[in-house]
Amino acid sequence: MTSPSTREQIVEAADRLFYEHGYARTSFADIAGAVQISRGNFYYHFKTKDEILDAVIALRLANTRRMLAQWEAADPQPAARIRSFIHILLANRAKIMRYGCPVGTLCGELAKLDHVAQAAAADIFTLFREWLRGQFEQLGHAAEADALALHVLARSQGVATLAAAFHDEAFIRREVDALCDWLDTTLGRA
Amino acid sequence: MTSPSTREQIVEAADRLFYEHGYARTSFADIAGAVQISRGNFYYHFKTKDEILDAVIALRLANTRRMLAQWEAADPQPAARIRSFIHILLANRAKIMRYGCPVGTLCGELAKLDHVAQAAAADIFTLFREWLRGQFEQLGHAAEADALALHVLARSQGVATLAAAFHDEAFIRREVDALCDWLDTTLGRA
DNA sequence: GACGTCTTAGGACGGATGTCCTACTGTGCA
DNA sequence: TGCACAGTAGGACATCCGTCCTAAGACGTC
Repeated sequence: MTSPSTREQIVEAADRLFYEHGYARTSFADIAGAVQISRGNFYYHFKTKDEILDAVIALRLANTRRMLAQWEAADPQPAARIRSFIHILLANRAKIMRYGCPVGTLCGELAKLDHVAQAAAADIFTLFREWLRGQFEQLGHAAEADALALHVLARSQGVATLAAAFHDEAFIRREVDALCDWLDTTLGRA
Repeated sequence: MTSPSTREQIVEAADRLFYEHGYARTSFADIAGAVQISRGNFYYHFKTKDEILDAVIALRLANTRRMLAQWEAADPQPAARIRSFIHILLANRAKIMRYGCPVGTLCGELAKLDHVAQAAAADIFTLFREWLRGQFEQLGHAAEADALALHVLARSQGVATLAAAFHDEAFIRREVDALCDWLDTTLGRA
């Protein structure tokens, strides 16, 4: 068996570097340097760069699932859970203002590279989408649940993109408030 | 003087390739192939790749300015002009569903590359931002004009990002309608 | 026809990258 | 002690990239 420690270190470093510098621009040497490992040693753990990408996407899927489960456990009210999602923008504002949303930017990059893993990356979005849809269904909006879920996702993505372009924290706060207000209005009018 | 024809061909090909495959992944050879020009001949027109990027950004700025001026001339009503902006999402939906928004994805890529031209790319956003702000000011929303402009920009960016991830045209139409409804409501309540 | 200038073609160069091979180290087991 | 094997190190390799140089072509002017 592969030592879990080293392999996990590689995947976590790749996760961070793919986020901060992009997939294409992150080299084996970069990851090896971050983990303090010989570059050639890579081949033992991952045959190709695509395998690392697959592992990174799997890691992000797992982390996302864990986060959603935590929100599910922490608050019994679906509306509060949706607000937890919206507030990622504030919690991660420092990195978002520098690098944008990890999911959105990865999907965008892979789309331009016409990469096989494009669909896998979009699965992270699907995870959020279906979870949000579930919350809206619990709130009695079964018919429009998926559209509402996509709306929340889209608003968040837009905020992340512009926040990265303008490095504007006040803008994030304003849009987070606006999105929460929209949520109250939408749920209140039900 | 440099022949305008060849230089313009290079910049236009680079513009398209940077959009479809990204800046980092587009090589001199790619552009040369698209223009049917010797790779070495590039050096005569552009000393470095960054110079091409600067020219592409300048071209996009000029094209954007022209588009905004056309909307300005075509419709005397600011609200209709803002709707023109929102409807780019529909007009360009085929390319957006494959490659996302040209401005948003370029800014995102340059941010991750820590590229000098990052600010220049963001200027394209600023162009839209200030134009939208002007429209909202004419509509009597001087105090919130900038926030409203950023809101419209952000919503559009979010739609483009998710449309590219899910390749979903119905989603675009739904969100365009929602954004136009929001516009009517916001302006009506003034 | 000769000249000068703008433009182009083709290739050389050093460096970086993804991939792959082979030799070494350490550790658990017979 | 000796063996098997997971893990590591270091570098070879072919390829591609951005950059740069040099020679040749196109074309108007005298």
